[in-house]
Amino acid sequence: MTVELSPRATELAEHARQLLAAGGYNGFSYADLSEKVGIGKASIHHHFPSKADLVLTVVQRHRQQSVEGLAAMQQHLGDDPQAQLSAYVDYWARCIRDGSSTMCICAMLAAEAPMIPPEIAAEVRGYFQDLTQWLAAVISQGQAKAQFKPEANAPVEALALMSTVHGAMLTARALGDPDAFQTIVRAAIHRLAA
Amino acid sequence: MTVELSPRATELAEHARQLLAAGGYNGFSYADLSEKVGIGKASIHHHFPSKADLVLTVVQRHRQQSVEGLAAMQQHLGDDPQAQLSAYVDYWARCIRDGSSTMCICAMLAAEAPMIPPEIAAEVRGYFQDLTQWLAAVISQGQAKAQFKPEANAPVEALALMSTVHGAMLTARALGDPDAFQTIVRAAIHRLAA
DNA sequence: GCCAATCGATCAACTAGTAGAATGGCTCAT
DNA sequence: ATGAGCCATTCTACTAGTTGATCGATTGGC
Repeated sequence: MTVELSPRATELAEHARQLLAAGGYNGFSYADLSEKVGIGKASIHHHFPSKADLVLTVVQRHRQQSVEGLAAMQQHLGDDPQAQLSAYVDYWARCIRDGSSTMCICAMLAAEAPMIPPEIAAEVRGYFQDLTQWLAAVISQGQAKAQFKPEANAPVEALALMSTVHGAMLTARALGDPDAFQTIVRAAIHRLAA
Repeated sequence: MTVELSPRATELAEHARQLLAAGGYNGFSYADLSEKVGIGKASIHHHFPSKADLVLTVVQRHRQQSVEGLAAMQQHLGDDPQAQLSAYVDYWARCIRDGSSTMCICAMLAAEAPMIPPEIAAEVRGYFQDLTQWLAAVISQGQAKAQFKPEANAPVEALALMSTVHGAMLTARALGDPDAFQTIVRAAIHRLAA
C-alpha cells in the first residue's frame, strides 16, 4: 500500500505538489517541473512514466500523510475533540500564512474532477472520504463529551465543516487575503462549541 | 459598464462558460470551443481577440447576472431574509442537480487565481466581494428581525456561508454526489436560524 | 462599395512522451 | 582485488500533436 520512492522521485513529487497547488492538473508542465528541480525533462519520465502517474503518486502521498497526521492528532489530543479540530484548521492556517501550501491539492483537483484521469479523481474522492470520516468521529466524540452541540448529525456536520475549510481556501485566494482563511474557519469551529 | 455582445459572441461566451465550469482556465482550448459552437477557430478571435478577453467577458457577464439575480431576490423576498438565503442556495442546488452548471466559474477561477491573467483574477475578486456584501446585508437584516442569531458578526458570517457554499460544490464534485451540495448548504442555513 | 463575419492556411511555441546513448555505481565470479 | 557485466539514472535529440494567435481571402448584408 505504501509507495516507496527514491530521493529524486520524492523531490520531484514534492515540487509537483507545489505546482499542482498553484495551478492544478493542467496548470503545470514537465518543463516547469524540470526547471524547478534542475533535471532534464526526459529524466522525469524515468521516475514517472506519465503525468497521470506523477500526479497520482502526489495525491496518494498527500492522502497518506493526511491520514497519518490526523491519527497523530487524535493520539496527542484524544481526550479533547475541540483541540483536535483547532489543530486541524491551525495546520492549514499555518501553511497558508507562510505560503508553504496555499491550497489543498485535493480541493484543487476536486474542482477539476470532470477533466482529470479517473484514477486520480478516485484517489481524490478517497481523500475526501477519509477526511469526512475523521471529522465525523471527532465531532461525534465532542458531542458525547458535551463539548459540541451540533445542529445536524455528525456526518452532515463533518461534510459541512470540510466544505467550509476548502471554501475558505478559495475565498482567501479570491480576495488575496490569507488571513481570511483563519477568520472563517475559526468562526466555523466556534459555532460548533456548546 | 454593461458589456454589449452580438448574438454570436453571446453564444460563444455561454459555451465558454460551460467549458470553464468543467475544467477551468487551462482546461479548455479554442479548438474545444470551436467544435462546440460549430465555428472556425479563427472566427472566435474575431469576437474575442485573446483567450483572456474571452474569459474576462464570461466572468464579467457572470458577475453582472449574479448581481442582478441577487437584487431580484431582494426585491421579491425583501421582508424575509431567510427565504432570500434559501432562494440563493436553491438556485445553485437546481443548477447542480440538472447539470446546467455544476460549479460556479468564479469558485473555479479562484482556485487558479495565482496562474490566470491578473485582470481576470481582479474580476473574480469583485464577484466574491459583491456576494459577500449581499450575504452580509441579508444576514444583518435577518438579525434585526430576529430570524437569525449569528454567532459572529454579519460580515464574518457572510464570508463563512459563502465559503461553505463554494466548498460544498467541491465536495459534491469530489464525492461524485450532487445531492451532497444541498445537504451541506441546507444545514448551513438552518444553523443560522434562531 | 463598405464592413462585419467567416474561412482555410499557417505560425511559433509548447505539450507529453520516446529513442538511444552516455555515465557511474553495484555485484559477483575469477 | 580486479575486471566484467548489469542496472539505475541522466542526458541530448527528437517526435507528433496541440496551443493561442495571425494572415489574407471570401462572403453577404446594408
